[in-house]
Amino acid sequence: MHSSANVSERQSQAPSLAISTVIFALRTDPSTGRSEIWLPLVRRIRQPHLGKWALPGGPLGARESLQDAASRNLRDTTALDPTYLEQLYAFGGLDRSATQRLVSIVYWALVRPDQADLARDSENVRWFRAAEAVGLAFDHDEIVAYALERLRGKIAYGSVAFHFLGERFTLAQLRGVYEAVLGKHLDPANFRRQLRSATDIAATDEVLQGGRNRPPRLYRYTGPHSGASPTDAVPAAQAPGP
Amino acid sequence: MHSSANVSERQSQAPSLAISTVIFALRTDPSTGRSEIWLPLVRRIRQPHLGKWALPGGPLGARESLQDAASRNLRDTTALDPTYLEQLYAFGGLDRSATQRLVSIVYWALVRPDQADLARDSENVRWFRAAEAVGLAFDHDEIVAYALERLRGKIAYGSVAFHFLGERFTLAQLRGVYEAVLGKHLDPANFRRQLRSATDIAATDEVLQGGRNRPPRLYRYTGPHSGASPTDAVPAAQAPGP
DNA sequence: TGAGTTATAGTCGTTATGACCCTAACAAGT
DNA sequence: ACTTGTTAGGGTCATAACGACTATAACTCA
Repeated sequence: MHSSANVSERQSQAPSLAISTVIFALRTDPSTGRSEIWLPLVRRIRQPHLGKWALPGGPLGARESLQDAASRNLRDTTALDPTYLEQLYAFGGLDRSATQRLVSIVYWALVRPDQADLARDSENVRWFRAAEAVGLAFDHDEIVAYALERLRGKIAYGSVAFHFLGERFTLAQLRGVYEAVLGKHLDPANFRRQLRSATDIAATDEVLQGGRNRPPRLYRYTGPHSGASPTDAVPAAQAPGP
Repeated sequence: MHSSANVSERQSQAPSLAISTVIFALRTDPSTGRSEIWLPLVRRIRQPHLGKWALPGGPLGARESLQDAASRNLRDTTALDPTYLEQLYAFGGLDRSATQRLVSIVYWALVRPDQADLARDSENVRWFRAAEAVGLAFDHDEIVAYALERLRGKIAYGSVAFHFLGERFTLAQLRGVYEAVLGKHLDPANFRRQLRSATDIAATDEVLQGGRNRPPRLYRYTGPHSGASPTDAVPAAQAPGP
């Protein structure tokens, strides 16, 4: 491992390592009332791909874990803390960047809508609908597409959906998350039946007032609130050793 | 990204990047006739952890993709080509190695038993039962445990199991794979019913002669034979760009 | 010839799932 | 005050999947 290469050789041989993060949040379309998936992108202020939009990211600090670096991406970009953060994939193709050999370990995060509303666009940070995030720098189009695919796969039977919502939520809101992610209509009655039986949610004694219809009951998520869902068994945080 | 750090700073800051591979193969216990999961380990010939057993691995070459590096691990260790190769996880904890900051992108591979029988132990390469692969160097115990967990999760409804077997196989052999991975007994009749309906296997007109019971029919896998199963949608091979 | 073992087919009760219906509870308009 | 529209939340029914189990077929070995 510690080969006998000298400094200049290692300089040219060793691929650069960076951490990027796909940050998903839910926003409600004011006109239709439907939930949609959004994500923040940052404008490239250097070559290559100057001016294009790209995923938040940067080099890995010497004294931070992979997950910490991803959290830092999130804070730097949106000033938010994630409710869900998990490793997505390591991308290391030879031609990812024209200027250097670059390996990116990509994380994906979910943030709550109440937090996401606080995050404002700036000149170099802008939120996009996930479906409209195309034409990005590097291979980020493919990374976003893969992150969406993984999100769809995870929501099916994980506890991921709750991390899109606040602490208390109605079943209609939760169903909106599923519909936004899966892209199809779900029967309200069947949806209710499934959730009431399987997953770890509990009804509170409160209802949501102020709507123009029958006030829906508020529910609360009682399962693990950590980064990774229990269904997919990501190693606890960061494991030590090569 | 291209920070203004000079060469010596980058030398000390940039974490080393390595690729490791967990290689699983099936072997049949001669006494019980049951299938078991084995994997090859290599003996460390340097510090740290000199003399301990470790996963095959090494640095990432400047002109090879992540997947190519994993394939190379496999060839160098076992002289085998994988029938299945997929990225497992990137491990990057701060204290993985005492001597340096090391980030390892770990792949996992499946090889067929007919190939695995060819691979012989040498002084520095030895095959272990997966359950007995403990006390390894670095954090490799945890990596193996996680790979097994992922294997269990994938076999449930993927096409992974077939990659443990040769081109033609009996349903009992296939069931043996599932039982070895899941660690529990499966009803032969129900197992048959499930596979006949859902997955992509086809009966051949041959049977396996030579056993001491009724000769079982041979089946053939007709699905995709590539690295990643279609159910989990890993990005096609390697994607370019940071 | 019979005993033992595995292959393979079928049965039956339970459970999950999708499509559909009905009533409750509210706001807004008449 | 009453009607209407809309969503919340409870239920039914047929179908599909699943686990446990039984039965028969096909082979080897003693």
